Amino acid sequence: MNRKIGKIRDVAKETGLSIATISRVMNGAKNVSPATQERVLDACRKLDYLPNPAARALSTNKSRTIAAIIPTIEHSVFAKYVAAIEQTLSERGYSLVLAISNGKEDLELAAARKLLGMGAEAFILSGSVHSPELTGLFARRSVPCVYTSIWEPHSAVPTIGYDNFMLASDAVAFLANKGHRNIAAIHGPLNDSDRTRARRSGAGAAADAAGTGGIALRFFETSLDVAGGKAAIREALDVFGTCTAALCFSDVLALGVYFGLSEIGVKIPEEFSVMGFDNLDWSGTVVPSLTTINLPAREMGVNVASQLTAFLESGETVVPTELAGHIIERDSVARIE
Amino acid sequence: MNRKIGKIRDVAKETGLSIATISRVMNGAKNVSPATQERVLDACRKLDYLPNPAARALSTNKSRTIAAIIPTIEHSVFAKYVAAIEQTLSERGYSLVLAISNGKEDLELAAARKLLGMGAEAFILSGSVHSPELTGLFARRSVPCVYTSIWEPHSAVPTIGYDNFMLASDAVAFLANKGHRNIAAIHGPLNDSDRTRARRSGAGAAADAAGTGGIALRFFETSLDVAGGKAAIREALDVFGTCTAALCFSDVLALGVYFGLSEIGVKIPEEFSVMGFDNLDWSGTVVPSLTTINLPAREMGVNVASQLTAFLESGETVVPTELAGHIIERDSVARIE
DNA sequence: GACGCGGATGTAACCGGTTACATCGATTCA
DNA sequence: TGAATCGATGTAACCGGTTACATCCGCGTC
Repeated sequence: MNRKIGKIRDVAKETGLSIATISRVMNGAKNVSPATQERVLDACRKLDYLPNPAARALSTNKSRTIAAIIPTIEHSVFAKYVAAIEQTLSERGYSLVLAISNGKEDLELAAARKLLGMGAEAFILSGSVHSPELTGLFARRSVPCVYTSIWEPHSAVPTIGYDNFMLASDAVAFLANKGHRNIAAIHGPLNDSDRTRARRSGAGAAADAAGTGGIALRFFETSLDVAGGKAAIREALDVFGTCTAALCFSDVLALGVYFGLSEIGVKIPEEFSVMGFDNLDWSGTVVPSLTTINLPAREMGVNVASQLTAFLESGETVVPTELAGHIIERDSVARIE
Repeated sequence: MNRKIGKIRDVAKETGLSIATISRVMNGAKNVSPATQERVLDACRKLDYLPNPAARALSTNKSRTIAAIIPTIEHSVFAKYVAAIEQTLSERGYSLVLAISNGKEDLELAAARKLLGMGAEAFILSGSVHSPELTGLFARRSVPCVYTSIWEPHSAVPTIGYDNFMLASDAVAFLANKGHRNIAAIHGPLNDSDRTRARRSGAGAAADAAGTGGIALRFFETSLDVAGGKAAIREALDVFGTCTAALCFSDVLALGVYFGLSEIGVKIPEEFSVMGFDNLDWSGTVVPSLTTINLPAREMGVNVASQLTAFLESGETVVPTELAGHIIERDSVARIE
C-alpha cells in the first residue's frame, strides 16, 4: 500500500472532522456548512486526496463505468461513433471501457465477461446478433444493455440506430431513379454483421419492388477495407459487365472502387457511378465527391451515452430510438437514360 | 442491491466451505484439493457467481485497468494503435479505459483526473508535452506512465515509439535523393502535437544538411484530415510553384493531396511526387500506391501494453524502446533529374 | 506413542469509502 | 421555561472480497 496517498481518515484527522463529513463534502451533500466545506476542500488539496474508487464502488455498488464492445475501430464509422460516446460519457462523469470483438461472437462473450468482472455497469453492443450466453448473462444480472447501429423497434433489448434495411432500399431506389438498372452491391463479410445482412435485404427488396423492367442487382462480398473495394469492383466488372453503378455498403469500399476504376481508366461518374454508405469525414472531399448515405454516427454515440447515463442515474428507461440517415447527393452518381 | 447475483458467502454456504477457500479457488491458489476446487467451480456456475470487482480491487489495491489518453481516434494511425493496445491488454486480463483529449492539455488533465478517480493503474499518453499538473499528479501518486509515439531516450518518463525527427529527416533525404529540390511539407496543427514539431525539425535539418545546391523546404500547416491535405496542396502550388514533391506528415493528408491534384489534372508521380507518413492500411491500395513511412503502430501498442502489464504484475521496470519506422517505397514518388 | 511436518481449510481483520441513525446545540413556539 | 424542530456533525455498521494466521488432520519417524 502506497503511504503517500491520502485516505479519507487522513483528511478527517487533518480537519478535525469525522469521515462522514468528509464523505459528504466529497459527494456534494447539501447539509454541510459552507465553512466546513471550505476547510475540507482545502485539506483535500493539501493532502492530494482523491477518494478511492474501489471503496466507493463497493459501498455504492456503482462504478460509473460503461462498456462498449465494437466490431472494429479501424477505418469506418466506428471511430467517429466511439469518439462521440467517450465525449458524452466523459461530460457526465462516466468512463468508457472499450473492447473490440472483430465481429466474433465468442470474443464478444469473453470481452463481456471480462468487462462485467471489471465493474462495467452497462453495455453498448453493435447489432442485434449475439451469443445466447451473452444475452443470458446480461438478463440474469439485469445489466442494462443497448444494441446500436441498427433499428429494430420490437427487439427485446432497446435499439438505438438507423434502419439499415430502409436505407439500403432507398439507395437502390435512388440509383434506379437515376436510370441505373444493373447495379453491383459491394459489401463486407456477411457473417460478421447483421447490419450488412439488413442492408443486403433492403437493397434486394427495392430491386424486387422495381418489378417489370426491373433492376438486376448482384452482390459482391469482400473484405471491409479499401483493398476489398478495389478487388470487388474488378470482379464486378468482370462477371457483371453490364452494371453501370456500384452501391458500396461503406465509404471505405467506395474509396477502393474509386481507385479500382482509376486504375483501369474508367471515369466516375461519366462512365460509372459509385455510391457509398457512412458519409465519413472525407467523402465530400474525394474527387468526384461521393454520393453517400449519411449515418448519424456522432448523434448515435451521444444518444446512447446520454440515455444510458440517465438510466443509471435516475432510472429513466432507455427508449428505442431511430436516428435518421439520409442520402447526400454529390457528384459520383450520374443520371443515365 | 441486486439480490439475484451471488456473493462469495453464498457460494460458501452452498458448498459448505469457508469464504477463504472460495476466494482461493477464484484466484487459482495452489493449495486447494482438486475435489474441493471442482465443487466450488460447480457452485459458482450454478449460482452464476462472479467476484465483485470493486471488493476485489479494494482489498488488493489493483483494478486491472489501464488508461490511454489519445489525441484523436478518428482517421490516422491512432485507431490501429488503440486496437493493438486493447487486444494485448485483453489477452493479459486487463481492461482499457479510453479518453480522448483532442490534443488539448486541459482536457488531458481533466481526463487523467477522472480516470485516476476511476481506478486506472497506469497511463499511456501520447507525445511528451503535458501539463505540469499532470506530471505532478502522476509523480506524487507514483502512477506508472509511458509516453508513446515518440522516442526521447533521455525523457524522465519512459518513451516507447519512433524517432519522428529522424524519420522526417530520412524522408526529406529520400526525396532529395530522387532529385527533388523544392519540397512542400504538409502537416497538421502544430501546437497540438510535439510529434508534428519533431517531424518538422527533422525535415528542416535534412534540408539544411543538403547544403550547397540545397533544398528549398516550405511548410504548410493545415487541418489533419483529407480536406486539409487537399487545401494545402492547392496553397502550396499557389505560393511555391516550383515545388515538385509534397511530403505529408500523415497518409490522410496525402490522400487529400491525391484528390487535390486529381482535381486540377496533375498526374502523380509523372508531374508531381507525393510522400506520406503512417502507412495506413489503404496506402498500398490507392492509385498510384503511396510511398510512405511505415510507423509501427500495432507493434507500439503491443509493446506498451505488454511492458505496462509486466510492470504491474511483477515490477519489471518498463524500458524505453525505440521502434523502427522505415520508408516504404511505392509508386507515388518519381525520380527527377 | 509423542513429535514434527505439511497440506487443506477456517477465522477474522482489513481494504476505504457510504450512509442510516444518533447526537447535540440553537432556534422557535406554546 | 420546556418541548419540538432543524441543521450540522459524529458513530458505527456495512459493502464483498483477500489474506495472515490459526487450526486440524493424517502420516512418517524415532
